[in-house]
Amino acid sequence: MLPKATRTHGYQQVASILEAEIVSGRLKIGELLPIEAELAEALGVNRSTLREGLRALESDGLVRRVAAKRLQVVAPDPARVALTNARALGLRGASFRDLWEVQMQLEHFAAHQAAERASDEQIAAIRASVEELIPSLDDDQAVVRHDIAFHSLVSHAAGNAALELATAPIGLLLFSATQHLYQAVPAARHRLLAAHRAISDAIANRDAGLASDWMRRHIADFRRGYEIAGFDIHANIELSYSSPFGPSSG
Amino acid sequence: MLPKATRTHGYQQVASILEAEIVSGRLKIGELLPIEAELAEALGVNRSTLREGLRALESDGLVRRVAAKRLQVVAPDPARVALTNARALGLRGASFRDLWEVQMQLEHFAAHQAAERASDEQIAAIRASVEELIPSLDDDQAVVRHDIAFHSLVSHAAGNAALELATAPIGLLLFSATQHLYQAVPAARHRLLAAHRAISDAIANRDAGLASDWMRRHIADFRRGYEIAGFDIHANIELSYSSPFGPSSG
DNA sequence: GTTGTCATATTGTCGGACAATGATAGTCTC
DNA sequence: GAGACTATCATTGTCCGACAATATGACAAC
Repeated sequence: MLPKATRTHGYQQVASILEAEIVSGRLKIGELLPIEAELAEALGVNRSTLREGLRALESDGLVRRVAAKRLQVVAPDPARVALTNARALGLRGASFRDLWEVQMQLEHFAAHQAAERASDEQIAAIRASVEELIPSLDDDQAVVRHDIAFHSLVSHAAGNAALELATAPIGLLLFSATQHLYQAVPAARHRLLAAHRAISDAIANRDAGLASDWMRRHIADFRRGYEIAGFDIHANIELSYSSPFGPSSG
Repeated sequence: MLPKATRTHGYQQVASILEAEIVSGRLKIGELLPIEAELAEALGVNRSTLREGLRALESDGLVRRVAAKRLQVVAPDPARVALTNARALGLRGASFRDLWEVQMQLEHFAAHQAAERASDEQIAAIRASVEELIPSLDDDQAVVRHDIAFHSLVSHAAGNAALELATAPIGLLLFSATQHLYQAVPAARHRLLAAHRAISDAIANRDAGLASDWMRRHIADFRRGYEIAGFDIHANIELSYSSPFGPSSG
């Protein structure tokens, strides 16, 4: 019974080593990596092998190509992470009920914290988001986009990275699953607008309790709409696919 | 303002295409991918380029090497995803307070749901986890490992994939941050054992309210211990590093 | 000082090669 | 005929060398 020699390949070691360097802080965020030829020599592997390892890091969002073709160490972009998580949830067969339950636990808290902590710019962004919805209230796609953006802004305004990371993929999945809800339930879009406006106002007025209450009702109402539209609460939710590779401009 | 010509490279297209195939379900979970030579030819790229794309997919947890050296489509392993998220949270500077706040919202709910939905096997596993802790209560590392495992088991028993995904990275970070807490606060380990036992019993008795209450107190107590130990609630939490590449036996 | 041109550096991609190793078929023994 | 053993094959992981495309920086022209 030898130690089972977990066959760990070169490219895995490359990724593992660089990842450890980044997580441990020896490679700092923003730092530029050496050119591939140097890195390969330093790690004692061929450039091809090195590149395979780099692809893994890039996919994890730990490095990215930057202007001068060089690789830069970066902190994972929340939007990317959210997309990855949403995909994972979709593939693991999360149901509307699963997602909604978690959302019910988190969103009202996000609204509460946003009311207490949001900066003036963040409040302005939230208000602007609501205002922008009004002219395109008839466009289902636009409503969904706004819905995702609004809740994302509120979570962000709560000033809690963990909260933001937890809510983002759920919002992404849940709201994109409502693309065809607004035809079945015409009143939904107006109720959504009213709720978002109320939440927005409460946050702007620093009324955490009111913001929290409105959000709670809003999420509860969201589920009712989903059920009224005749969708199955227990069916798996699939991520309706939107362009996976943004320029990642964060 | 021209369309910004997003230079998308070959290996990115490879990853993107295969990812879309998997997410859309055209490539089903468990299916084996063709050999690299065939895939490369089918996609019109060199094997080197293909492999770089595959590394990205592998890193995303969408495929893995399986027995016959072949690549198999898999649903992302929750443990892997949790580790990725924990790393992202650490690098984005999440504080103990951030993590704790979210945990406070989710863990009591997890206990509640576990009491209602856990299978007999899951209840047995939770009980066993608590029992196993007793003989090694003096070993700080073992306490931390148990702590992570226990909360993970409870979340899993709640039968909600989204809840599990949201809580796992937070537990990973929070509990691994307590490695040096038990020396500063000797009573902590006994309070932890008592709480876990009470939660375990409540779940076994299907008493959702009691399980939820105990968990709430347990998490609140956890924070008190952290503060009493003199740790800074607002300091960034770093992921103490543990072997990133498990055999991923899930 | 701005613009255009050139040399240089670096990446992305290709093709080929080979050792290691797991899978497979075929052979031998009973 | 069943099972153990062996030789063959297929496939991956890794290396090497090469080249076009392109961004950078230096330099010349205006």
